[in-house]
Amino acid sequence: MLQLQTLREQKNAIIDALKKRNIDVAPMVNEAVALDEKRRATQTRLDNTLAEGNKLSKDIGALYQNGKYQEAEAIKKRAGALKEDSKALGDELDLTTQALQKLLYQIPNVPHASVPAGTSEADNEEVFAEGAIPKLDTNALPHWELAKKYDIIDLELGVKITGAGFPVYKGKGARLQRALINYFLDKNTAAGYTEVQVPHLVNETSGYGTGQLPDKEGQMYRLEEDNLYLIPTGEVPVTNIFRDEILDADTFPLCFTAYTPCFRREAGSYGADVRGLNRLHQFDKVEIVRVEHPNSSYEALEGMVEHVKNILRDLQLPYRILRLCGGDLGFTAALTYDFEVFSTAQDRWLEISSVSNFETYQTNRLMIRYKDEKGKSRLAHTLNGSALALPRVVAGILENYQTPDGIRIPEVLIPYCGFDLID
RNA sequence: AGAGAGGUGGCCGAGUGGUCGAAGGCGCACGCCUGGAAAGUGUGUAUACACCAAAAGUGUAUCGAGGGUUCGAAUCCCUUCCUCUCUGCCA
Repeated sequence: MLQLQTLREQKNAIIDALKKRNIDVAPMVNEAVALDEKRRATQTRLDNTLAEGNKLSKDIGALYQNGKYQEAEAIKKRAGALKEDSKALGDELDLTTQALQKLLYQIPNVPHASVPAGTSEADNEEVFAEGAIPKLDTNALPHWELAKKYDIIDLELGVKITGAGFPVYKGKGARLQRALINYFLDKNTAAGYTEVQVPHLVNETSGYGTGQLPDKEGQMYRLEEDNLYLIPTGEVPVTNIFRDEILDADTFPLCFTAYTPCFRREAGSYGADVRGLNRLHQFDKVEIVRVEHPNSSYEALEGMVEHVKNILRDLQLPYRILRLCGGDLGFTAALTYDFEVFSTAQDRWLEISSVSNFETYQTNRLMIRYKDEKGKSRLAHTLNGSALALPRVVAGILENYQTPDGIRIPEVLIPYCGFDLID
């Protein structure tokens, strides 16, 4: 969430900048500032009341020790009255703070200056493209047909076991998945990211920390009995590693990578978008996460983009990079680059990675701070990206690498797969 | 899952109703001492919020979390989470 101090000091600039998201936050921001004023005033009154009460209590203690019981009793009455007051003020403070908090949860991050205006994905700005789009046979198949033809991914079997969107990978299909995970982790660790294995279930606090709650409440699977959530992305457990930490400024950058399955309810999705591997309830992803000094976070973002580019070059997949427009930008992000692979058989682009800088939006909730030169605590910046999400990479490989003899395996993956053709 | 013990500052650890944000130690920072280091020695060393233009300073809250009793709670009561030991179960 946004920082209150910034909201107070740069109210109009924030309202203006958020217009890029095609929303008018002026009413919310004004209310937040008003609530904050009320909160501070109430806090001051409460503190003063408590201070007086504390002083009286000390006096009572002293009087008792000196045997002046009658005087003590008289003061007790006054202290009792003060207690009533502080209770009322405390309740008021709680209500105000909660209302303010709720409001702040509803205001999205301020888009970076470079974020283009726009209302939908059609307005995203292509900033880079690379890789030749292969010329396929006229009877080239989409990946879901290929998956069936070579019996490597079984969607119906997943329906039997669980439901739609939970595929079963078989034989070389399963091996390809494992190869990709290992390859991605190797690439990421070689680039300086430390590999971590994290829980796939998180508690409510973690969900709030990275911003999935309350914004995406309905998109996560929840275990009612234990009040835990299945992670929608590795970002949640990995970023929460640093929740409530004050870091030394010289420990930056902190770079982590993790493979996790991801679970998404995808309520509201339908149509051609969800065919085959295009959209699943469970999928695998290797994530990269960075905690950065504010001065270097945008440099880090560019570095992450370069890193993902390298992976796609290795895989020799045609891809493009989009700078998301205000209308398509995620709730918590300040700037996001999406990577899309061209799916030749479907004749469409598939999102396979999303690399974002969240600036202090997450760390303000997570309380991830560092000490600056003056010894003051400041919020760090967080960034993350997929490197990479598996299903659509698999879709891209199956479709773009298909030949009449079978599906070729990208050169870099052959050592990981142990075969060079799916036939 | 059952029985018992326990959760105190960066770490260890004292504290069972009043002057306790919390003894003592370790660690860390700065200084003295030293040719240099060790030892020794002195000072400092939590976080959040509020007041203040800001610094200094002051106030409030925080002893796992939440609630209660009391003029006053680290200390008493309730709820809850977690850790350890034993038993059970299991990969």
